[in-house]
Amino acid sequence: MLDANYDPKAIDAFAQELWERLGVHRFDPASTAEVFSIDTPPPTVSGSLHIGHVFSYTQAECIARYQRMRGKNVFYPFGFDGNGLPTERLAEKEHGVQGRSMPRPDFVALCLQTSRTYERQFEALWRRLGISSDWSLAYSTIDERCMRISQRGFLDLFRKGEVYLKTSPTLWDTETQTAVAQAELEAKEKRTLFNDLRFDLAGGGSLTIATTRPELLGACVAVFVHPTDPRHAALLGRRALVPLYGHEVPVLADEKVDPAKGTGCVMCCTFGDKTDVEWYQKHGLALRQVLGADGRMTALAGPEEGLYANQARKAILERLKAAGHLLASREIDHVVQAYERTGREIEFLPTRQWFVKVLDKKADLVRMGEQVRWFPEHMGKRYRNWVEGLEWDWCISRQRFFGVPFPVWYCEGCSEVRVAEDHELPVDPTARMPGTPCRACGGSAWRAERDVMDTWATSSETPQVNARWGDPAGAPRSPLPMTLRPQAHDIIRTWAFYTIVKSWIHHRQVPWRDAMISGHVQAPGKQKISKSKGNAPTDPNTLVDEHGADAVRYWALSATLGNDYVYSTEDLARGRALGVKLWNAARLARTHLAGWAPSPGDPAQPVDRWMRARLAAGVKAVQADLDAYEFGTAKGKVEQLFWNDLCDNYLELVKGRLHDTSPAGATARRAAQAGLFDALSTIVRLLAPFVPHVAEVVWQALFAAPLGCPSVGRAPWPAPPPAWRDDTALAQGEAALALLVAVRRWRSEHKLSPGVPLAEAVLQVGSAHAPHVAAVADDVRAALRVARLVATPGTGLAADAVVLDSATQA
RNA sequence: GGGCGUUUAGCUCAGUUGGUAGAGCACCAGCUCGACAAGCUGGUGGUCACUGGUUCGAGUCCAGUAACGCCCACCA
Repeated sequence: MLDANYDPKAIDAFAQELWERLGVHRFDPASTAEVFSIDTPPPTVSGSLHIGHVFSYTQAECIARYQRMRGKNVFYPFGFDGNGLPTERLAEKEHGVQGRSMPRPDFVALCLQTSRTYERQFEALWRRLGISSDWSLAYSTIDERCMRISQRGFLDLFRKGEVYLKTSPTLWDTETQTAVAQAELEAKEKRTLFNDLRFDLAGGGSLTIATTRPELLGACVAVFVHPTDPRHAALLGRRALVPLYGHEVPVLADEKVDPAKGTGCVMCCTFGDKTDVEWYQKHGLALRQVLGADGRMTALAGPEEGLYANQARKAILERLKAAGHLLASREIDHVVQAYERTGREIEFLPTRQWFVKVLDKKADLVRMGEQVRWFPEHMGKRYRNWVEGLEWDWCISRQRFFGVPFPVWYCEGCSEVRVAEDHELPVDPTARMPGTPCRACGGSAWRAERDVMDTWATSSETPQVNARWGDPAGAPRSPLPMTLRPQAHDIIRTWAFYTIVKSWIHHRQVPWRDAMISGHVQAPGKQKISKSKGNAPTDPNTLVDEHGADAVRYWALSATLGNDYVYSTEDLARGRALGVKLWNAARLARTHLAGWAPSPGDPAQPVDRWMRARLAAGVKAVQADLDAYEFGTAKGKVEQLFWNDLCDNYLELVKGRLHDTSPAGATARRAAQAGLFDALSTIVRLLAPFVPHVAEVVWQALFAAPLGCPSVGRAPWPAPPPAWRDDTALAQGEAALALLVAVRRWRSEHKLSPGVPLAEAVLQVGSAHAPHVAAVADDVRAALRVARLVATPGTGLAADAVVLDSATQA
């Protein structure tokens, strides 16, 4: 293959076919080697494969390749998150249907079909990029195994009393008409009217409240003032009449009122915001619901019944104005909570939901977070920050269709909760009813739970899915805790957090030892990538088409873990150039290694020892970086070792010997061949985690047979023998380079081609280099094409300086 | 308002325990020499955001300031 020109398409295809054929990336359940398991993020099957996926998956993948070469038994599954609302919305969009208005089994089937289609596209791209997953371990969060484990997780929570059913005001999205969790909220800036409304008091007088949500007036159940606000002290104990609606509400005091905001009087509605919910519970207030689950006003709202909240707002302001209760209106910008999936403002509706207890275990969860090793370290603080800011238990029920069902029925007679038995899982409770009567009342009529679980309730069990928790023995599985969780920082509050919650409740331990947190991709100019701005880079498939998998990987691996990184075509070009360079170096090596076999008898020359010393130091440094998940700096060090040390310097220095086929030069030539073999066979392995395709082809051409290792993907990570470490050789090599630079500079200044031979170069060398010149002189002369090299220790020169006095053209 | 991060060459980014600042790209000059012009050689270019402090010595440690970014809080 090396005879052809560098062709990424051919190289990618060759390497990928080989890996597949040899099963290089297989996890071996029978092996006794240490397991390195990776809790791969299952990407949401939402229809778009973008550069951000490529970025963070490649970063984790490079670690998988490295650990495999280190001899670990790498458990690297792939997962897809087909579950949940994103798939529902995609299916609705693609097929022009409404999940709510079609038979549920039909809609679920459509969702499954949709997610399968996209899963195949995802898998094809990951394979093209050389992602070394063991595809036989793949799962989808909606497949039978995940459903079973997800339901098993629920049963475990239920039996441990960690999950409860409660009817209470809940975060609610009116568009998808489901409860949502705190983690799914996002802040949204909004311009709105801040209105002063006059409330008359029973027995005379009035007070003024300020509100942005006048449409909730019908839901007003109290007016609050601050307990120490002297302006309103006289109001306490009085009763106010709600304008337009006429019902009386108490005037109460609470510390949470901000006297400086609005008029210092605030109405409490059920429910306008989180504070209303708190006051409702704390002060035992009445419930008056004017907003329905679909976002329309209820009959209690009066004339606005049937209108959406924003329409009702305008209408009621007109009525208030006409009635003389609207004293003032002014525009303000404020921030509201919205549901991240729809962008719609969140409402608080009293509904019946399943909750997982998290508020009672903040301290434990913080402790779990401290036991995980976060890379970079500061990501652990973001986790802690989120845990400490929790305000709601985790609502896991969704009033949707496509998801893991709750394994739950309710007794029609007494509302007793009946959960499924372990052996029944996975179960769709709507498909069949329990066969035994209710333990509480003896009734035998059951009602199935129709809600499905939050998608995170399933994806938080990925370590258990990978471990096949509770499943019968047989299939390959990873131990718990897993070794590594790679993910991006935006889902620390969801995926990482929920996974830790589950692991703590199920096993009282962390889900993984390490968490590797990647940053985001930015568009050129450090812009946030957004579809609306149209600044998203090219589709990843096109990038692979145009530049090859290794070039795309090279770009992703040029970042620093945890930092955002700008998408850059320069990196892609550089990645491709690296492939070309390796290709050409391999061709050169092939020429000079033809017919050569290792024979320990040939004494290495100083320059050979220098190369090996550089390799020894390089391997150690690269290893340290990769052990800490610092792929970017690791890659930089490998590149330097390859491009500068090997190609620019070592190869140039030994070319003279390599070309000398005379009997007199045979020993020196063989020493150079050995050096070249050691250097390239080491470096190609160091490059393999980063640019695996070209590395594999070079390995096949030069090293697979002599080293008895059929794929670079399973080649042992280089372990330079202690003898390679050689400080003297390092100093000698530096002296050689200093001489090279001095003469090259002279040539450049005299505009002479490096090919033009020189008769003589007279050099003054510093005292650090002086002792080493003789040792390297032959190689330096050959590399520089200088017939005679005269180097004398100069007086007053800096320790490592070299100065060229004169050189003569031959 | 709280937390975290970033700020180093024109651009994108490295700089491990404090010891005279680095890479790639771009730019300038030169080079087709026996792997490679997607290359090679040489070179230009930086008060390391700012202000103080510790130290013989600070890009690096400490305190503060500013700009930018992310997360959280903020619905009266």
